[in-house]
Amino acid sequence: MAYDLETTSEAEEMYLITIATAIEDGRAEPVPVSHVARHLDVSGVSANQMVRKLASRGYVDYEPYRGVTLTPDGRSVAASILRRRRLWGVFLSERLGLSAGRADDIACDLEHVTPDDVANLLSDFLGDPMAGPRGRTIPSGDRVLPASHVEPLSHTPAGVHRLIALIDLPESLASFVDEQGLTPGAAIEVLGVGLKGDRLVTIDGACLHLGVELADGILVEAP
Amino acid sequence: MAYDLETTSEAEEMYLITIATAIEDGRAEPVPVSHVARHLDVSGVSANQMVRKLASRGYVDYEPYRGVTLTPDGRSVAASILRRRRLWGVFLSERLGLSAGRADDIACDLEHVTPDDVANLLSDFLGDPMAGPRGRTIPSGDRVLPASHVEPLSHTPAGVHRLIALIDLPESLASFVDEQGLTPGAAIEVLGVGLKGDRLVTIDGACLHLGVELADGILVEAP
DNA sequence: CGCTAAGATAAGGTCGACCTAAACAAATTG
DNA sequence: CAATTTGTTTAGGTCGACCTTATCTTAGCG
Repeated sequence: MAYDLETTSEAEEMYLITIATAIEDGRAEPVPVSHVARHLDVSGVSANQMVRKLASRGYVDYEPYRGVTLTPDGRSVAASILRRRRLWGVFLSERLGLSAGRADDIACDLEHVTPDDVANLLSDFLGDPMAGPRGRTIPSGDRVLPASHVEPLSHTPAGVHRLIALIDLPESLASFVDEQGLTPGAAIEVLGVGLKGDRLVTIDGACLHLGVELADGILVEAP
Repeated sequence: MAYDLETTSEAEEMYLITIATAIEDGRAEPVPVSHVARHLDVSGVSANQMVRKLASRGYVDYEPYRGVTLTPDGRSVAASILRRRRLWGVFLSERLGLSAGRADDIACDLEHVTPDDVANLLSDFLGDPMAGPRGRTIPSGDRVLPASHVEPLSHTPAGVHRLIALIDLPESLASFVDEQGLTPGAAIEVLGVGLKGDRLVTIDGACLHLGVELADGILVEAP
């Protein structure tokens, strides 16, 4: 199986960037394949297949039963795609007036068909913005993933104060969390940590008990 | 075979717009399937298959051994895609500084992932341009294909003066034609029409004899 | 330490968009 | 009008990215 070493398909790119954003979101490496599968809404089997393919192409390191990490090559590809996505996101939201959510959705399609040099011109045109419409950092042209200071709430110790950075949850759970006032920018304090990683937090005086599933999808600023 | 009536795949869209631009370019309807196959660089069999599929979905009328025409539905879809392509073309060339050719290539990918409402916002942003980077008219938001006054040189009678509108030829032939000074905007006179549709033309005093293949790919302004 | 649940793998299937080879029908044209 | 060229159809195949079902293997738990 001799692969075309220079090219990545759209599907491969989607896998690479979900791994990259998981890392960006402060999740421990290696990233579980199940996390990737959930995020891309594909079966575990499919994710496994693809991960093995990416490993064979040198974009990820795959340790069965543990998860995947990006190789330098994989990082570089992911950085480039995330850069394109976020630049388009800025254009669509700032210049065309789309909502951040919509902009992100469309940027997700545009990113796969935008060569690097066009991304650079776009960056120029936009005045080299630093962050995408959702506040995530835009990788610079050097194809290096920016370090982030975000971590899942499920990793945050008790007793500390944090700002919510972003919510990374399926729609059904996200809306609940949103209703509780847990939105990006909100300040919370972690009152307690449960046995299974659940968290007791307070926000605006109110108390909330969040199961691991939820706590894992709530990313907070990690100073 | 119950199809999703609302959606067109990227491949289907490519077929629809090559048929549409053939019509735009003043080619006689119905457009031969072989013309479509050549343009998309696929085999005749594949083009045939797809054309039948498009017919079954109501986007084209297909008369075997004659060719395809767009139905009103097909026209509407094609107009929408061509609008998106040309708007992106204007953005890429005028705002980002890409060459018309490059802009067109990239726009060809962007067009398939741009919803109509985003195209409208883009049009707005660009000041509602009338023409794409290669001079072709941008369909308006009403999903109607603009009429064009262009025809293949192979349809032009002897004795008339014409301006070259655009060249629609595979790379190998295009470069030859270009070397002869046959570029968009150039003025020619048709001196004679050969038996097989070949043309004898004069440009800047020089005389050129163009076979049908060439004459068919040279589009001139038809007043 | 053994068991269960999570994760891995194997096997086989679907779907869309292509392809070639070969047989065949229609149109053009000498 | 018969021959050639052009276009059509059938049959069978490939490839990528998915899927399900079923059988492992391993890690983490009590």
